[in-house]
Amino acid sequence: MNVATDTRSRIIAAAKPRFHSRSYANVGIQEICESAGVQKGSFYHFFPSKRDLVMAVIDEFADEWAHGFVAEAFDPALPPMERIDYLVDAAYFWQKSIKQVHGRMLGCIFGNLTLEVSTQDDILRAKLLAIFSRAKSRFKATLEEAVAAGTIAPLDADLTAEAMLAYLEGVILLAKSQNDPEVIYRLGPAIKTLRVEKAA
Amino acid sequence: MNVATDTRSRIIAAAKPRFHSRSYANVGIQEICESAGVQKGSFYHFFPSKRDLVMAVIDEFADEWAHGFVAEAFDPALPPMERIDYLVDAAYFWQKSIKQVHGRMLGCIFGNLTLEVSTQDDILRAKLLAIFSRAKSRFKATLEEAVAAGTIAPLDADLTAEAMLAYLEGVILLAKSQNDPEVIYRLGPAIKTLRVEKAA
DNA sequence: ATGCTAGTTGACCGTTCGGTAAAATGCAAG
DNA sequence: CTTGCATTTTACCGAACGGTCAACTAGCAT
Repeated sequence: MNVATDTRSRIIAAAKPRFHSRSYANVGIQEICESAGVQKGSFYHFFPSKRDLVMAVIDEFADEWAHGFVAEAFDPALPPMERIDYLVDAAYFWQKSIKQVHGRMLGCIFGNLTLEVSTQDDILRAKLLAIFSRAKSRFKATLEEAVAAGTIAPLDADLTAEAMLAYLEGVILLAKSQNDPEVIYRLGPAIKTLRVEKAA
Repeated sequence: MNVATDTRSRIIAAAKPRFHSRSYANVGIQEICESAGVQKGSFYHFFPSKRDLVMAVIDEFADEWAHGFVAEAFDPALPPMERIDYLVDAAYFWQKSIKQVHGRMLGCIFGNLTLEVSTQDDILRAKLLAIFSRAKSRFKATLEEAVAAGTIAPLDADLTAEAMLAYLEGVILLAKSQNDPEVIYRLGPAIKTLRVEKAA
C-alpha cells in the first residue's frame, strides 16, 4: 500500500509542474509516466483517465495553497484588509520565485485550466468553479469582518468579493502575457479600491 | 487571386469559431480543412504553420472588435466614463448572444489564448501582448480625458487603465467558469471604482 | 501451501497530430 | 501556343495521442 501511494503521488508530482507550466492538452500521459518512472498500464491502474489525473492535480494545488499562503494571509490575527494585501503579496512573490527558477511566469493554474477546458468539459469546469467559490468565500468573510470593524464603509460583500477575485485573476493573466510578475506588484494593491455597493 | 483570397479566408472563417470555442491545441488542421472544404496541402500553401493561422485569426478578431464594439464604445461624442460602461455592456451582450447561439460562454479569445500558449510560444505571446497594449491605450486616453474634464479625480491613468483591463479579463474568466454571462452584468460596472493613485 | 488481490509490466490498439513533397491543374501574359 | 506561376490535389511522413489488455509479480491472509 505504501508503494502504491508512492507511485500515485509520483505521478501527480510529475504532472503538477507540467500542467502548470504548459497546458492540459499539451502534456501527454506518456511524458508524465516517463518522468515519474512509471509504466503506462500502471498509470491507468490509479487514474481512470487523464481528466482524473488533472483533477487530482487541481486538488493538490488547492491544498497546497489552502495550507500555505492562503492560511497565512487569512490569519484572523491580522486586520482584515491587511489579509488581502498579504494574499496579493503572496501571489506576487510566488510568481516571482517561479520565474526565477523556471524562467517564465506560469500564472494561476486554476485560471489557466478554466480558460482552456471549461467549454469542453463540464466536470472539470465544476471542479474549478468550486475552487473559485471557496476563494470568494474567504474574501467575502474578510470584507464582512472589515465592515463590522468599521475599517471600510458598508458594501455588497458578496459581489465585491467576487470582483476582487476576478481582479486578481485578471492581473495574473496580464502579468503572464508580459511574462513579468512585477505587473502583480504594480496593479495588485488596487484590489482594495474595488467596491460594489449594496443594492438599494 | 480572388479564388486564392477566398480559400484563405474560408480557412480563417472555419478556424475562428473553433479556436474561440475550444482551444489552440484542441483544434486540428485537418478539422479546419474539412470544414473549409480545403485540402491540407492547400492549407500549407497559405499558412506556413498552425501558429501563422492562429495569428491571422487573432488579427481578424482584433479588427472585428476594433471596428465594431470598441469603435462604438470609445466614441469621442460620449462622455469619457460612459465609454467604459459601454464597453463592459458590449462584452456582456456579446457573450450573452454567443451563449444563446452556442450554448456556452466562450470568453475572450485573447485571454483564452494568452493563458494557454504564452509559456510555450513567445511569438504568440508578443502578438497577444500587443493586443492588450492597444486596449490599455484606449482606456488610458479615456481616463486622461475624464480627468481633464474633471469627471474624476486625478489618478495614475496608465496603471488604472491596465488595472481596468485586468479586471475586465478577470470578470470574463470568472463568468466563463460559471458559464454565465450574467456575471459580467453583475461585476462589470465596478470597473469604474478601480483606482491607482499617482505616485508621489 | 495456497489463493486472492493490488500493483506492475510491456506490447499493442486505432486515431490524430503538424507538416511535407510531388504531381496535377488553371490561368494569364508573352 | 507556350511558358511560368499560383493554386490545388493526393498520398504520405514519423511521432504522439489517450487508452486497453493479458500476463506477470509480490505480499498477505487463511
